[in-house]
Amino acid sequence: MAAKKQPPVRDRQITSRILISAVGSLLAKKGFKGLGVNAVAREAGVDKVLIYRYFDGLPGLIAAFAQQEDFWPSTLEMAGGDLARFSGLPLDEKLSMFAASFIQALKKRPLTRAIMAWEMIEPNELTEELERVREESIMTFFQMFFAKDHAGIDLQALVMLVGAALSYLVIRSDNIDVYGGLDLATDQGWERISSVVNMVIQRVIPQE
Amino acid sequence: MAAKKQPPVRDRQITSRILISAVGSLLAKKGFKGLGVNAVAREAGVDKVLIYRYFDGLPGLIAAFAQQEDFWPSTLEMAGGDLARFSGLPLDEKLSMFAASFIQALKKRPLTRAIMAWEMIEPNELTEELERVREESIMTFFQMFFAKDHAGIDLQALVMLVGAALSYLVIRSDNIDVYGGLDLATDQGWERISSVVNMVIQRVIPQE
DNA sequence: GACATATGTCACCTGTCGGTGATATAAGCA
DNA sequence: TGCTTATATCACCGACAGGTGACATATGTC
Repeated sequence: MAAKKQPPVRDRQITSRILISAVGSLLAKKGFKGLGVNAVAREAGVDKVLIYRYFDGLPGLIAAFAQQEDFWPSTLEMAGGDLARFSGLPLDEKLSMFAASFIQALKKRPLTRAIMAWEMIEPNELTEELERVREESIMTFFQMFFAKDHAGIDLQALVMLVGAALSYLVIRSDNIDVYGGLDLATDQGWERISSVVNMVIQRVIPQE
Repeated sequence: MAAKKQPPVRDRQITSRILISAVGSLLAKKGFKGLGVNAVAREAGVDKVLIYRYFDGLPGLIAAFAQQEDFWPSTLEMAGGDLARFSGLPLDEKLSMFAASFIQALKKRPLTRAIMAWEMIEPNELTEELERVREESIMTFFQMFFAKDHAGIDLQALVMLVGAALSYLVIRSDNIDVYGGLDLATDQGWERISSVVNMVIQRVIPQE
């Protein structure tokens, strides 16, 4: 990390990119707690004044960072990687697929988990961007595949309830191994969680 | 806030209490971000050195604070206020009662919500204490009322799934008004959430 | 070549942080 | 009364935070 004392780059674009990616690595390394002007500049091996010159301060830099990454799973990813196949599935299988994909998507995005935790504490440019993208993505996904009425079931509330539960559990798994007797640290534990989600789906969705 | 320049109390017990409660009000006012030695002392209107003398540092003070408050709803509260009545209910009504009580319990504990958010970021004395109490309380509650097997349903996983979802939604409601189309800011929105929880319970629990 | 500009470094400001040693003052006791 | 001890204040330290103005150096243009 942090550049040596080599001749400076003298290229605004490159330096900007270095700063932006420094936000990412610092966030991954220290969490949002270590995210300050000095720390970012140090991580980038660049003078902090450039953060003010190029991004008008840390918030601007964070906003720039927020537009660069795929924080949130795409519709395709939430559909399990095959939209055509997904759209042909019966409703209950759609939901099970979504739940499983959602878990995997969050599990492989430590940065997203960190930001999701962050946004519960203090809203800022980064979390707002994540919220915006997420709300948009979820609504699109939902309207695309779950739009129809289903026997008086509040499908949206159900999906979001499951999404909330899975979000919480995945985020918690970064800090604790056991939650109310549920093992969050092993694949077996997550198998158990998936099973109960699928069981709920099976019993709630009217079979066509 | 913070005491004026009145004659000091010169009573260790009283001063200790002042410090402990300063932790609470500071936490409620500024969140965990403003929680430092200097800030607490300032809030208490007392010299910070007393934090070291009486509590051996901030962690000790936080630990003392943690043992003073009812962070987590009691078994009684989760049972809706009447244990005898609760234990006579059929399983599905027990679960519905639990869910409703749980929402209310969290809604009236802003400090608990702040700490729950905090524990996703950085474990410390306070969050560890909360986790300990919670895990203990939940397991007691669970064994007391949901011990029996129920037609092959993983009741524990189900309860914790619902608990996780509700925890997440209540915590989020401090920062956002809408989550995936769900209104977290109004009673109607929470009615909708309660409804879908109850619907799930009704369809999942085998009627006796 | 000379010059303006973009790029980057450096030194320094104020404020706050966690932490500590010396000192004042009141309370308890002989 | 005089003495010890507990209680609390004060002054200060080094480290780091965010932020800014002055300066150095390379690039591109004429």
